[in-house]
Amino acid sequence: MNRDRYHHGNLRDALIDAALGLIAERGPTGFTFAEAARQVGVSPAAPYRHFRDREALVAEVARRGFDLFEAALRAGWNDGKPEPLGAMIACGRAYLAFVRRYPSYYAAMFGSDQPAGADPAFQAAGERAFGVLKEAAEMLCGRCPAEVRPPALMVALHLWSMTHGIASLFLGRPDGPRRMLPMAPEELLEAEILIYTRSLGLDNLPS
Amino acid sequence: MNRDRYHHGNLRDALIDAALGLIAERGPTGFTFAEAARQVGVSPAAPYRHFRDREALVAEVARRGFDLFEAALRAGWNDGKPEPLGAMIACGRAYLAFVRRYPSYYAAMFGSDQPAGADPAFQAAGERAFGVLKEAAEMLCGRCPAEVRPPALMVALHLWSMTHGIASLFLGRPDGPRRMLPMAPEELLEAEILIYTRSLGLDNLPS
DNA sequence: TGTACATCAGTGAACGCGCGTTCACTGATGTAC
DNA sequence: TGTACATCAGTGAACGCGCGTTCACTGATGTAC
Repeated sequence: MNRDRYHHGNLRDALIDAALGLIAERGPTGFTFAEAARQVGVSPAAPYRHFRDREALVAEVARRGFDLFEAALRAGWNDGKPEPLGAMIACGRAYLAFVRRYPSYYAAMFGSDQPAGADPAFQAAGERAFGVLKEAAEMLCGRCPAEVRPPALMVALHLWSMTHGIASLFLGRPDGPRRMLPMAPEELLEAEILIYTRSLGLDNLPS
Repeated sequence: MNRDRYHHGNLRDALIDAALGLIAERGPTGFTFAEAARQVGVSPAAPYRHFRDREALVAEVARRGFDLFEAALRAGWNDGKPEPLGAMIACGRAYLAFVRRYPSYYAAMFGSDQPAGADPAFQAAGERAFGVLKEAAEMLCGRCPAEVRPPALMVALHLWSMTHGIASLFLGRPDGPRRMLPMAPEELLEAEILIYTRSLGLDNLPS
């Protein structure tokens, strides 16, 4: 890992790391190809050996972000064990924890300017992550008395919107409008999920 | 309204209009002071007579957006008439309608890069808009049996997160991930509010 | 084991561009008398 | 009613900047023989 070499060795990954730092500082649109090269200690032309252009780097960051994201959600959900409602809440907490821990990935994934589906790999990664929520919703709905059971896809979308809403309102930026919050975002989300699922008759069922 | 005059007459408002158009096209970070001046047909130095700098213009757009937003929410809520739950749903629909109708305002208000509270007028405008939701939540909670009644502020935050989540996931960009939606965002939100409030014992009370 | 050579990852200089902002200025407006 | 003048909203040229991208190039790597 000698950095004085002519060949960097792992420029591609180094550029992605630099991009993450810059995105954290300035947002996904403020990120700059030239600055990333500078941080890595390489000429401004070097990145073009590894990425077609600036957009390609950001897209790659987003794609990796979705992979990490899916893994985080899946770990939180943990196949619905030990019981589905608790696992669902853990999944929501994992969502928020991801945003806290990898704000740059999150910004690249949901940030303002990506071409919203230009890259099919990007789209696919997003749907795989959403798949975890759908899986969870399906199990939840399976435990739900038929007379109050909504479509599982709809429940998944509801859970997604709650969590994404809390994340982007209260975790998007450091010290944003946090002051008006009487509780941690995690607790706000947990309460929201509990109230929501209470209507589904899930709170007093055997697991 | 002769545009060949030396004095524009209403350059300030014209610049704000141009900014709205540019923000719609390129997002709040892609918007450019010089381009706005060009569209209005004025020299690049002219905007500095009306705005301290680029940021000041965007902040003003956001401030106006919050004013419009508050008015829209208030009209939807309509003081809880004819009955609170329906009014709450109308308020949520008004939220989504605002995002559809004024995407540029919405982007400036919640977009990526504003300094999150630098401008106190901006912060105040945001809290006034949220005040409508709080008012609605208070009335809803007032009708709610004491044994299931959550704090009104929390309910307001829940409603906000649901609505904001749906808006930013499904209305943020034109033809974003709309394809995976089995229903209109408005219906998704209405169902979400109904399920949520069912737990509060609101669905079978006299108005 | 040694050498020739193809391949590849980097260089560094240069380009055109559009931006935000400043400056001294000038044309129009409207008010005091 | 007319005129002098302060005020104000615009001009246009210029600046420094950093960006994305290209180009011909060169140093290092590793493989075939």
